[in-house]
Amino acid sequence: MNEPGDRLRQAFFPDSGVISVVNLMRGGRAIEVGTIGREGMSGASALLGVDFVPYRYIVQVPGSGWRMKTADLLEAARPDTPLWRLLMRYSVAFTSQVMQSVACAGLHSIDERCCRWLLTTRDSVDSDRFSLTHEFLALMLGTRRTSVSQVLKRIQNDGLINYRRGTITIVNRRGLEARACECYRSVTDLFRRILGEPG
Amino acid sequence: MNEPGDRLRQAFFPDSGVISVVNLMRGGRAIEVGTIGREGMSGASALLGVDFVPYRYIVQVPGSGWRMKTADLLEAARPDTPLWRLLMRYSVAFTSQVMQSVACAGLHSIDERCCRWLLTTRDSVDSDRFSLTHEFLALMLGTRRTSVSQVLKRIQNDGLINYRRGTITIVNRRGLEARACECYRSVTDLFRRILGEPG
DNA sequence: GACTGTCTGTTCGGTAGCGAACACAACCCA
DNA sequence: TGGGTTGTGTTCGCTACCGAACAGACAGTC
Repeated sequence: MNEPGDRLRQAFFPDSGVISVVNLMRGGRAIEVGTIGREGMSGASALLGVDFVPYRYIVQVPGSGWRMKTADLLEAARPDTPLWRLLMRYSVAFTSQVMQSVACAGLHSIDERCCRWLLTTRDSVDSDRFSLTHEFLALMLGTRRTSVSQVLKRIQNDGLINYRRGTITIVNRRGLEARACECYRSVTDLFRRILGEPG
Repeated sequence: MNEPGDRLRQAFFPDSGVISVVNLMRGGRAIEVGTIGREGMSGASALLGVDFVPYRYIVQVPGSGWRMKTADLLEAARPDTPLWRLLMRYSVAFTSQVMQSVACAGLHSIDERCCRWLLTTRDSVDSDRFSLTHEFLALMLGTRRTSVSQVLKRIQNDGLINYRRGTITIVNRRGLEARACECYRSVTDLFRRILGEPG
């Protein structure tokens, strides 16, 4: 979608898909630093007066959505309009999500983070089944593919998920929540609190 | 300074000191998710329409600064004024810093992150000597005190720093930069690029 | 001076996750 | 039907870091 260093020309509002913001490091390593689902948008920084893209945006789960040119966005969301206010609040929520992810990456096990990621994605696509390879999940978590394989296998053995070649199905959502780190709940609550998302 | 859940009443503009945004997790663990020095401020989210504090703000290095009431800030930085534009750009820069920290926490060694942290703090206080205990640095990095002690010792043996009981002195800044992870440079460059900070 | 609290040093076993290499399995298409 | 591509399983040794416990060293106070 967008590469680091690009000029910011468009904003995206995912509908059914999910966008990941990925940080590419020296040596080819990478890690997801933020997730954008139906509740959000990419390109909000244009409203804050910054017109370039510092990180890579990729499509995590294919789906539909809307896009608009940055210029049109600036036109549509003028300061002190309701839309502007909503998008400003979303920017704060997004930053909070990223802040939580710092702690998550630094303090939590791959097992916990794996469960968190599956739940977050589930909520975004609003379905218990979606496409996902171990390789891709490893990229998101900033870890090795084999670590993900081992973790997913354990989770599957415990009856929480089911996967086969590129597709994953959440079988026991409650169990997954119990196994995920606190970050899943924290971020969900924060978004609700900041955006007033109806329960 | 501010506790999570507090209402946001004041904004702070550090002059010589440094503020840390810390994420407190379940089980008493903690980790720094953002740093605010002379270039920045706390409480910018008030300008974005959010009036509560999701994370803990603590004084990392004591120093002077200015504070103002949220209401006065909203008055002084109305949308589309030069000050507002500057603070908006700072918000984007801050978020980018946090995004970098996700990758840093997830992918880099304590040794590298330690060096990065020392350099960042050095830049904020604009001095090669400042107060710092191993305990505090461990809190910032989200790790154990003994890990920090071991790392600092190695760095000292290599002639890059000097410390004694609560005070640290950077002896070889270049060497420290070479040893730090790429995040130090990335964030410095990003801030310069977004805020146009004069070299 | 002795006392106390804070700060730092060191050790030991344990384990999560890394890096690399290789084998197999499922799906796609010719 | 077979061959190539993409996805998953498994192994091995290795290292960074954790958790816990304890010992010493410095600084302020009475």
